[in-house]
Amino acid sequence: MKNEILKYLSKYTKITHELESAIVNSTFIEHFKKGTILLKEGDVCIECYFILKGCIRSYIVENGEEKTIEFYTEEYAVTPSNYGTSSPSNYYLECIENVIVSVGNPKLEKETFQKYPELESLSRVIGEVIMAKNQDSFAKFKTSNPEERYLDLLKNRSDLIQRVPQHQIASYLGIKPESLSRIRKRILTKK
Amino acid sequence: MKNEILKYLSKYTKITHELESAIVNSTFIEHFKKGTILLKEGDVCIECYFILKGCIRSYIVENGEEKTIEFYTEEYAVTPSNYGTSSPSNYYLECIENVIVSVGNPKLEKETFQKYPELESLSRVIGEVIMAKNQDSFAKFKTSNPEERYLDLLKNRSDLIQRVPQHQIASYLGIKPESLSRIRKRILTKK
DNA sequence: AGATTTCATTGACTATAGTTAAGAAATTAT
DNA sequence: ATAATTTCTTAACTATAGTCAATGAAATCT
Repeated sequence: MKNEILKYLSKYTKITHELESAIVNSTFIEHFKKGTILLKEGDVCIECYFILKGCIRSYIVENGEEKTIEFYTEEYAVTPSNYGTSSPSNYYLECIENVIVSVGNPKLEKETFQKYPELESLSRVIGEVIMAKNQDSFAKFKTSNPEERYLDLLKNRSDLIQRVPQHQIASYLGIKPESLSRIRKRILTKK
Repeated sequence: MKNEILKYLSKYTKITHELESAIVNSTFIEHFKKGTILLKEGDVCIECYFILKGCIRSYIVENGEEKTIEFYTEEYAVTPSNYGTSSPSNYYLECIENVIVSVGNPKLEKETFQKYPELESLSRVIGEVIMAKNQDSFAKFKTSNPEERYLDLLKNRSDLIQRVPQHQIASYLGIKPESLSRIRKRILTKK
């Protein structure tokens, strides 16, 4: 399981044996059951996760309504926006499936980066790549309408449609469940 | 002008004199006139900018229509999503005011980071902070409607309303100019 | 200064999303 | 297995955004 991370990292750079053990020692693996809340709004849970198996959902609660921000699945890194700071989270993290993650924390991370600067460098590079992806998906979201967003999801993350309840998909697309239901119908009749 | 960057960076860590000159030497200042296109869709212009004065807009063109993704103003870092890679940009960067920027490039950056690992570390930390902010604004965008988005803009970046043409604001909010016009009217009559 | 272009507002109309409520289908609990 | 709960769909109605067209205002060009 652990070598999933190494596989992921080695997309970016050659991982020597020394680095390999450094990485393995700076993280540990945990299992969480479906339904587990990893982080609550207002909390300062200082951990980050690399998903090996399963799905984690981030959401906020607004007038008693859950609004899904993101679905993290295999090979996604979940870095809570308060990670490494002492400020409280403004969203929840929930395992919506049984989950296996590799866990990191700032203390271990810091020690590792001091010993292996090339890992900090790698971390920065990967951070930039993820940021670029984030920017792209924000741009795509902004410049499309709900129907287009749903079609895009079907095309690019169709697994989500299978593994996630539809009302959560709806809020992820920024619409109400009833609207998503209608959009799906519309698409069917169009074809 | 140049010490604006130092001021910005020193929010995160103490900048020693040695680092100070390292930073100053790894960037240079440029002026661009209003209307200058810094980056075209498809291009691989490999530079990043820290805005000292003025406003840069990123946008894409879809069926002949410009859709604004972001407005970068003073103290914003513009890191094109293809920065450091060789992949073509999927958006444009345009100076919508006369602009003074501090320019960086990957080559100089790499050299500097090798000499001063603490700068790479700083860069990673700042990157994480920016990423967290990006995530927050994406979340806010997703979970609000056009009127709320406009009110939020009024509250948090009211300077933009003054300095940017309204139809660009509209596309930034993900709506048509006519709709923004109506939203503004609606807000006025509500008050 | 005058002409040209761009921009913002408004109106009429259409399309789509939100709201509320009801019922069916699927899932979960006992 | 049955009951309880949650999820999805549908319908009627409302609110809001998109579209198209026209007009006046503002900015830009020469």
